[in-house]
Amino acid sequence: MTSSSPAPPPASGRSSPVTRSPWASKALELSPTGLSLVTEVRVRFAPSPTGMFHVGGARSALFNWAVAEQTGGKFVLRIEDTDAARNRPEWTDGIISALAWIGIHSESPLFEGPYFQSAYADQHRETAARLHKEGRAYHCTCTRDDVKARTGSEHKGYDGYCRDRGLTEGALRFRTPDTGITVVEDLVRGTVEFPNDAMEDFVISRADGSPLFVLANVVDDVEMGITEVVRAEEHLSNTPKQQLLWEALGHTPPVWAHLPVIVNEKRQKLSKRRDKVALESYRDEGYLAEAMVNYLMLLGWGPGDDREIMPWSEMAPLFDLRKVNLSSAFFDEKKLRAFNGEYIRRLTLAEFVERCDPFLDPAWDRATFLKVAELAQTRVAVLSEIAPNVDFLFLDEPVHDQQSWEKAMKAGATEILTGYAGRLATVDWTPDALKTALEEVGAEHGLKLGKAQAPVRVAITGRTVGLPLFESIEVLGREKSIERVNAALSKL
RNA sequence: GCCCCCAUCGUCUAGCGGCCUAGGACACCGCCCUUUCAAGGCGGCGGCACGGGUUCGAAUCCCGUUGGGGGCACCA
Repeated sequence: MTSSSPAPPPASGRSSPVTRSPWASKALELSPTGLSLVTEVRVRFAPSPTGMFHVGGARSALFNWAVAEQTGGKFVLRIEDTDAARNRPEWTDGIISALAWIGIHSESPLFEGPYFQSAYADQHRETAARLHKEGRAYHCTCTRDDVKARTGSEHKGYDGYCRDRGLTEGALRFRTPDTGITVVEDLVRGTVEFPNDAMEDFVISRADGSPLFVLANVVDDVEMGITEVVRAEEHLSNTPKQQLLWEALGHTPPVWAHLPVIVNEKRQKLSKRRDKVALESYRDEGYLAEAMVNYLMLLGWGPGDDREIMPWSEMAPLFDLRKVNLSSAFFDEKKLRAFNGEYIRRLTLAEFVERCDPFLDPAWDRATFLKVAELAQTRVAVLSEIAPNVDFLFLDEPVHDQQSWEKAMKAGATEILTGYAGRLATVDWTPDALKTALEEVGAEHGLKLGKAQAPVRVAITGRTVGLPLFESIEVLGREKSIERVNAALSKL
């Protein structure tokens, strides 16, 4: 290997006997100019546009991005839009902005693309034709039912019936070896062997000539000079086929790395039907991108020490595909929440206020919000929780939560409220004085502050839990506060 | 059915043959602080799936069992 930029992680997968560096060897071979001094690692992220950005995709993208960053290589974005049904231009914008949200910016020099798979249709067709011409693929007109009728099973796969029939039309099938094994060297999983006799002659293009995923994917990766394919484990089964294709096309396969899948509480692959998988939904709830990125990086990987909360800038250089976990990882929103709360608390006040802005009603006075922002900062785990904490300051009447009301407005509430209402008119308007006043009222009725504050809190804020009471009253103002206590009294 | 992958507290993980009486984090449970709720501090609960090997020694290596998961389209 040549000596440019950051040294790639040394040699291959955990149990691989290979000692050379696969990174270097690929880079050498794929150098577009054929010059051996260019050693660029090229990874790719290849989502199909579906209208929402999957958190699993986000993690794959992040892992790829980390590889690109630490090798000074390229992160190629390819939109797999061959399926017209799931292809709308705005989906692509959604992907790019979702990537930007997690720190993968298309303006970065490491970023390349987006490329569109649909634009490579000619290459796909040419490649299929070439494979056919070279005898690596053959036409087949069998239907599923034909195959089933011959093999007597739905599970046996294609039987090679058309291999030597010399047909000139129909789908194109790739001729797979009948014996031996296909060995996949995977950075995450080590050496994985697939018996060839279990691999059917798979279809690479339809009867109408359009390419299938397995072909398009490989041709694109070859065209784009991809040196590392880092993707989810669900693609592992497809890998021997793709590897065969790479070899048939005269190229050394890329370095593979299959990440464990992300699962739900039932340990099944996250599905957009059942699970909350859209990155956007987390963003809209008020999860910070930094927290999401941090959390996602920890799904299947860890920096190795006992640290978990770590910014991308520190995490990315430490990332190592060879240390990625092998087993599936549960997407634990509770832990994400905890991380998010942690990140929120680490924000400066000014940053916090700024981040809260989209979650506050535009009509709410920001100067007023600023007065309580610090008190709210330790009380929210996601930004969308900010509104219910401060809304009482801006609404004509607090949002009255029935349960809170019943809980707080019990015996003694009338006396407390009456007594406090009286003092509110003349007390010094400071939290301390407001507190002392309530303590005194409480004492008159044998109640400690903890008990006495409950009805007042509900009267003022509408809820039984919330920001520190006396600061809240202070900010609300004397007139409104008295008004609210009286309003509560009239409802008792 | 076939192929492949996986297996440390409930969860995410550290661990890569002796430092393990298995560490951290989230969750949970106490206590402290306290005007509610948080935050913070302190403490607790809790795990190497099972069975065989290999070895002086195994969470760590090998085999099997069981249990999970992924993939098996003229989808991507």
